[in-house]
Order: sequence, then C-alpha cells, then structure tokens
Amino acid sequence: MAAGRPRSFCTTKALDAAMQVFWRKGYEGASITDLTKAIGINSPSLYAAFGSKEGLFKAVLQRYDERRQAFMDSILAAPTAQETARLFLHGVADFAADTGGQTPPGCLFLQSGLACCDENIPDVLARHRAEKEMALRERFERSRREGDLPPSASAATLARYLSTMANGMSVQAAVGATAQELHAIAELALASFPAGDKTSPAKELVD
Amino acid sequence: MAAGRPRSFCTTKALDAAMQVFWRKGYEGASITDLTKAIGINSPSLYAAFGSKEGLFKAVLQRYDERRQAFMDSILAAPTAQETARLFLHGVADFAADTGGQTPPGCLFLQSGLACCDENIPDVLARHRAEKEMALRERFERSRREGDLPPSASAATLARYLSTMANGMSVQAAVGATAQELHAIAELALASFPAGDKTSPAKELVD
DNA sequence: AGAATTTTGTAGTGATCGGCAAAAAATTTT
DNA sequence: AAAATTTTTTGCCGATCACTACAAAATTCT
Repeated sequence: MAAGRPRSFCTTKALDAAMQVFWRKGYEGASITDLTKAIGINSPSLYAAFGSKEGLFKAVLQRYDERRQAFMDSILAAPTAQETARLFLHGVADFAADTGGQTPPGCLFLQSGLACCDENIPDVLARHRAEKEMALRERFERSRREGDLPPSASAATLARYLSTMANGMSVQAAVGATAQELHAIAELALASFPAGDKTSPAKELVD
Repeated sequence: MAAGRPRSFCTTKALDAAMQVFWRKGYEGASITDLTKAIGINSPSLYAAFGSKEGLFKAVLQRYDERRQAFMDSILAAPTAQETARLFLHGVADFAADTGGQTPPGCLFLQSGLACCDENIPDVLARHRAEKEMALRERFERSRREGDLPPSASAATLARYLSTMANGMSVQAAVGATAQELHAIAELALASFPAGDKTSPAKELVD
C-alpha cells in the first residue's frame, strides 16, 4: 500500500532526540536548527512529519507523558494512600535525579517552559502537571472513604503538597541534586503525611 | 558637575518595569522590544544604561535579590530553627501568591529561566537560589549547636527540604494557586520539621 | 519500463532577534 | 552666546528565527 520514497528516520527516535533538546534548552531555547541537528534530518522533513515546532513539541510531550502516566498508574494502584505517597515521592526522586546522561535531570514539564513568549506553552505544561495532581487527589479521596486516611485530612491539600514537593525536587535535580539527597528530602516530606487507622502514627513519624 | 541632557527615565522604575517582563515571559521570551516598550524608552537608551540585555537582566536580578535578601535576614533572625522554618514557608506563600497585579505570581528566579539557550542564565539563577538554601543551612547548623535542633537532624537536609518546598510553592503559585492554598501546604510541610528540646514534639505535630 | 507518490536535499522566504552608528535635542560649563 | 557633554531619536546592521518552494531521489503501482 505504501508508495513513495521511504522515510529515512524513525519517528520515535526523532521524538526522543527532540525531547533531549527541549528538556535541556526549553521550548524557546530549542531552535529548529538545534532540533534538526539532534534528529539528523533537514528542516523540511521535520515540518512534513510534525507540522511545526509546536507540533513537534506536543508530540514530544505526549511521548513523555506516556511514561509519566505509566508511573502514575503504578503508584495509584498501591493499597493505601501512605504507600502511594511514598512510592510517588521516591519515584520522582529516581526519575528527576541525573541518571548519568540517559535523560537530562529534572522534569520536562518544568524545564521546557515555566514562562515563555508564547503563553500557550506554559499553559499546556501546567495542564499536564495539574492532571497528575488531580489523579493523586482522587486517589486520596478514595482513601478517605475507605478509611486509610482520616476524615480530617484534605485530599486536595495532600495532593497539592505532594505535587509541590515533586516540582520542587525536579527543580533541585535540575541544578545537580543527587538521587540520595532527593530521597532524603522525600523521606522527610513523608513524615508530614497523615497516618490512617491501618498504621500507627508513631511508625510513620519515627521512620 | 553633571553635564549633558538629563535622563528621561528613572533607573529603578525601569528595572521594575523590566522585572515584570522577565518575570512573565522569561529571559529568552522577553525581547528588547518588549522591554523598551514596558520601560518607555528606545533601545539605544537601554544599551547606554545597562550595556546589554544580559546586563539589564543582571541588574533586575540584583534588585529582586535585595528584597529576597531582606526577607531572608528577617526570618533568619528568628529565635529558633522552627520559627525560622515557619516564617520562611509562610513568607514564601505570601510572596509567591498572586497579589493582584503588583508583581506576577511565582518567583523570578524560577520563572525567568529554568532552561535556556544561553546556559549562563539558568546557572546564575541557580546560584541565587542556592545562596538562600545555604543561609538556611547555616542557620540550622547554629540551631543544632544551640540545642533547638536535635543532633540527629541534618541541617543540610532540612535546608534542602525547605528550599524544595519554596520552589515547588512558587511553581504552584505561577499556575494560579491561591495564598490560602499555599499556606495550607506550608503548614502541612512544617509538620515534618523536627522539634527541639525547647518545644514539645507533640505540639509541633498536632498543630 | 514508466507513471505515480512520497521524502529528500538545496536554497531560500519575510520577520524578528540583539545591538549599534550618527545626528538631533537638551542640558551645564565657559 | 558658544563650546562641551550626555541622552534621545531615527534608521539601520548582520544573524538567526520559524518556515517553505522546488526539484532531485527513491520507492510502489500499473
């Protein structure tokens, strides 16, 4: 069925290469020249495949989000809110810390554009982050109904707290914090997390 | 002594106007045209006064840092580590939350360039943030010597934890978190802060 | 083999980027 | 009043920005 000259590059490899550039230089800082050099193609090929710089960026975000979403799904499946919180923060620590070159440190959702000339970019990134926070919140609301969070706990605030820590840890990672340091911060942060009736409060806090 | 045509603009007013632009659009996103329009001057006046875009940015950062430093000095003077931590996080909440237009929400040190084409910019911003974290750390080391922090507490980790929270809160603020929400997060975060022998641990945690 | 189709490489588009030369304007000094 | 000094305005610089027209190359279909 497929006629015409075959494509010389793999789309997903191209997205991974572009991801690194956006991650390290930000949306605006990444020029088309940077991107085409990293992918190893000429600009018309880029535009034929992805439409525009923003189109490429959106495709990169989607690919990045797939991994993040898989991570979220795995931690949301934990049996209790406490375990979800623990897996979340330590997972973010592993994810954000410099792994030695495979991906840049930090989080693409933050690195690629907190502020930007085109305000659409920060907005779409913020929506991605808010999506994860909302998933945590819904998980914690379920926990409250099921009893592993006390009725006094606010699911919204707890989710916001974890999301805040995750963003902060990503910022720290981007400027060189080690995985060990991030895990220590995560552990400290978890001491604030309210205990349910299934675990003793003392254990949570002394740990 | 001063000869020549008088300057038509006030330097500090110009810096404040430029600060708003960098804060909202980032270092790269802020064009010279944006900056000169906001200040109300032509570009040669800008270059005569500040040398370059980076020169202007550095001057803006210095002005911004003065306020932050004054804030840090005030909270570092608190009698205990616990009080310093409390004043720090709630102060950041007030500072970062949208005040209704006077300054943009979030923190200039984060908004203006986490990642950037010119790597020098993220570096200089990171140094500013690290400076504040180091001040907290030194304060907490003193607290350990003076007894309002237990010897088991790590001043470095506590400082890193608070710095992480502050960065995370600034990110949340930039996408619309209210002061009330930020204060709730701050309060939750403070529950992790270790108590000294001057206050009862129970009080810190129940609060 | 030849027509049809798709991607490739070359070479550019106008717009905007940060920055600057030069003359006019506004002040102080002589 | 004229010289000296500083800033302002006008108009422009080469470089780079995101993006594209066009034709050669490489494949499949007839």
